[in-house]
Amino acid sequence: MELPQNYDPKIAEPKWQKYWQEQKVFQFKPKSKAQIYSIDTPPPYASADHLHVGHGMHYSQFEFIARYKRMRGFNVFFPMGYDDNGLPTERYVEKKHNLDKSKISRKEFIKLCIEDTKITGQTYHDLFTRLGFSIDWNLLYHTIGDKARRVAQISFLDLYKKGRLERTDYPTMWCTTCQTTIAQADLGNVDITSHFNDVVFKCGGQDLIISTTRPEMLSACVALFYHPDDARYAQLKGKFAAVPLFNYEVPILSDESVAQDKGTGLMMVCTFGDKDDMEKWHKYMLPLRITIDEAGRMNQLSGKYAGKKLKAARAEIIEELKSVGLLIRQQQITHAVNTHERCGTEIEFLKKPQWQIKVLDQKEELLEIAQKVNWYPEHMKVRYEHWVKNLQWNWGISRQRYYGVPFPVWYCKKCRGILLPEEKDLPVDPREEKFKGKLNGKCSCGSTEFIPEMDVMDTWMTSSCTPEINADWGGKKERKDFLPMSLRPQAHDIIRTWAFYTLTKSYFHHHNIPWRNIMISGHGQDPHGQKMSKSKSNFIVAQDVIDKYSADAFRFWAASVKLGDDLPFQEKDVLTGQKFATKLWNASKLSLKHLEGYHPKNLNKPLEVFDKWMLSKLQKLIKLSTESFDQYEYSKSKAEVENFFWHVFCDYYLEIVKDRLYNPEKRGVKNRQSAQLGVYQGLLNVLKLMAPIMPHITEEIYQLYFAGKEKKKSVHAADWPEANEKLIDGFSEGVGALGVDVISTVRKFRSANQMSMKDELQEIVLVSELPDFQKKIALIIDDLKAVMKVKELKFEGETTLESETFKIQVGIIK
RNA sequence: GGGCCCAUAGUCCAGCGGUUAAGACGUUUCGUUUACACCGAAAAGAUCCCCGGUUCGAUCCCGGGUGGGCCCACCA
Repeated sequence: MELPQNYDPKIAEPKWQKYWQEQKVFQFKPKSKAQIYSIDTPPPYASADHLHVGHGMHYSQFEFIARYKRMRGFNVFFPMGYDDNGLPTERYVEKKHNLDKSKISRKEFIKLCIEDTKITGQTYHDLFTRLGFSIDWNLLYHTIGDKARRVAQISFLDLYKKGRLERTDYPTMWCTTCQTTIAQADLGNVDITSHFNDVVFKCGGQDLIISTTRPEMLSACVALFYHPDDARYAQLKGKFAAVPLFNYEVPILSDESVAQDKGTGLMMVCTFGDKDDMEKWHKYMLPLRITIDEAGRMNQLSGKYAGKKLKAARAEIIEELKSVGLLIRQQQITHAVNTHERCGTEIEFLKKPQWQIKVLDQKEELLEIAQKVNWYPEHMKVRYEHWVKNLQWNWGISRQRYYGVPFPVWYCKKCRGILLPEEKDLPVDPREEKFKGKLNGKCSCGSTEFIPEMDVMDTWMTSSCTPEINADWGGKKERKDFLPMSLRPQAHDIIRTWAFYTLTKSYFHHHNIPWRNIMISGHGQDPHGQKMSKSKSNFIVAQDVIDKYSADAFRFWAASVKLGDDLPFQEKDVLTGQKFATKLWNASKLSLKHLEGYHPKNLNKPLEVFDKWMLSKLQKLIKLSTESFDQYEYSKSKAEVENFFWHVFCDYYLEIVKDRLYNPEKRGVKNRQSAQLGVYQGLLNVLKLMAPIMPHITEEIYQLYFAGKEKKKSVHAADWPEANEKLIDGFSEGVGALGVDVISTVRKFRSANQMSMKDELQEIVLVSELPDFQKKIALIIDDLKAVMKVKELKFEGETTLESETFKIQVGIIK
């Protein structure tokens, strides 16, 4: 058949995307008996206008797997979710509308959040569609949606029942910008230059020097500490020291944890400068002097500094200490401080009642459960282990925010009891609804006056339940036996959050792994290997690249890096993908033209050697590609298929069989059919092997011819190729290699002599020491003569060129 | 300070205990060949980061450096 001259992805890609949806090619079939392959798709934060090429790369990498598994016959469960609850969304909305939560009502704010997440949802839908993602959109969920809220609340109730939850007012990390408690996993850190300030505390007549980076915390000081073995300070035992500027006395105590060589070996403990302060405060039952408020301002305890921001207060306090001679030295230092990763604000510590999930007592179990998951690449597991081993805090899940899943909790005004709803009533919003419960809306103490929990849950509280959301936990359509899922795909930056939290939840809820396999992608970077960010203006929008080239070309680029490795964005690699698609189109034009009326059954003679040569290589390719995909090494498969198609199938095979295809009267009908079989098998299998990476162009060609032969509605619903061991043929590969060597040498000769490839050569004389050389060449002599455009091929005579295996002589017809 | 990953032509990368170290982009030369100039043919371009060790043999394995990326910790 004749194909159109050109392939236009701008028309073809949307066409097939529409076709796939209409034909429900990607639909999960709940009643199917086929084995399920389920993917715990990362729900992107609904907090961006555009996705950059790095996102597109990461998402493409597991999309390859989805398509591969579908062709392998699995009933693929490939959902999409939008993570549109919680702080990331709130921050996005705050920035976009230039507001902060204290200046807007909860209701108005939530309304804005809902509006904006709708827009981003549409943006994502469009992008994923344009990328050719084989998502079953029926499975879409929103983490702010009813289903996800129900699951998060069931999770809460279950954890409560299992004793994994506690509500305490033990000091926690606090972000003064976002004005909420945060968890250890939300921390980032940044190196800052600061000063060690040597400050004088008075003890009797004695000057005690304390080195501190945070003099603004002086008013929060509750004790001084030294090491019990430190002879310099032993005589201070039991004494009190006066806090400079604020003039109140604090006890001087000793503790093993004090480093004698740090600063002056004498330290102050404040409520609270850091985690260490907290521990000493707790251990020695020290008084509480909280001197900052939620917004990071000094409070009344700081006297005249009240109302000042921490940094301003620090500068003023330093000045005043200097002026009264109590600051005797300043030393510049660089040190890392913890920040809230999302906004970059240095963290503080406040004492707030909050819910937390106890994880510190289960480190061993959480390490163990991770062993049962297959990690791809394996070394990413180390990052998880490292994180778990170094955990310092339980997982605080309360956020003093608006837009998130509410806690399913009321508190009894009278007895202070905790009131939880029944599972059947979930999801609930205690801020809006009355408590129902088992006792007709009464507390067990008889009271009917309740206070709702006003906080919302950490966004990870929901997203850590994506397997359960996909399983519709507690819902009418709950998929029993759905867990563990088959695959968790994600990038490496959220191992400590998403992977960790999901494993934790799954262990606590089900004592099981959440998924059998986890594949971890690297990051797409800018062309210079730098992380992409809007502030650095090196942000390359995925949609732009797709518009300029095609989704297939973009995916081709995304498939060019090993799983887990970072990849600089190189536009030329996208262009290479585009060229590959064109080449595939052109090779198909030739191939399909010659497959008209072709039936494999017509052939009742052995295949020609060059056909066997190509088919043998093809079988090996199929094997390798399959093994690679099974190990989530799509890049290896892509590279090998690319190489085979271009350099074996096009550069040699198609050139070799052209003569047989065009001239059956001269070369014989059977020999033409042998070539047809090769072309059919070669092209079909290349299409299939490439289909997961370049779904559109392969579909276009498949539909033009093969769909009718194979009776499948899509190449993506077709069977993945299986290697035929019988076609693996060492002898033919050897003879073919010999032939390729001859062809290549003659091409060199032409090139060296500035000859056109079509100029006919009179004679080539081959001379070789190889055993059976003549016999072997005889098997392919007609193909050789045709492809080399040479009249006579002989085996003796004078030589003018050399290769390792033979010598040839060439004469030219003019 | 600890950990993980990486180091191969100008660039991006593949690979492997013995290879003429693969491919792509770029460069140079040639070629309007009936699938394709988004092409074909050919050429040039690599101390395979450095130093040791194991081995008959190392780019590949081991140890130690150096450089880069990432993660974690330090934060009185």
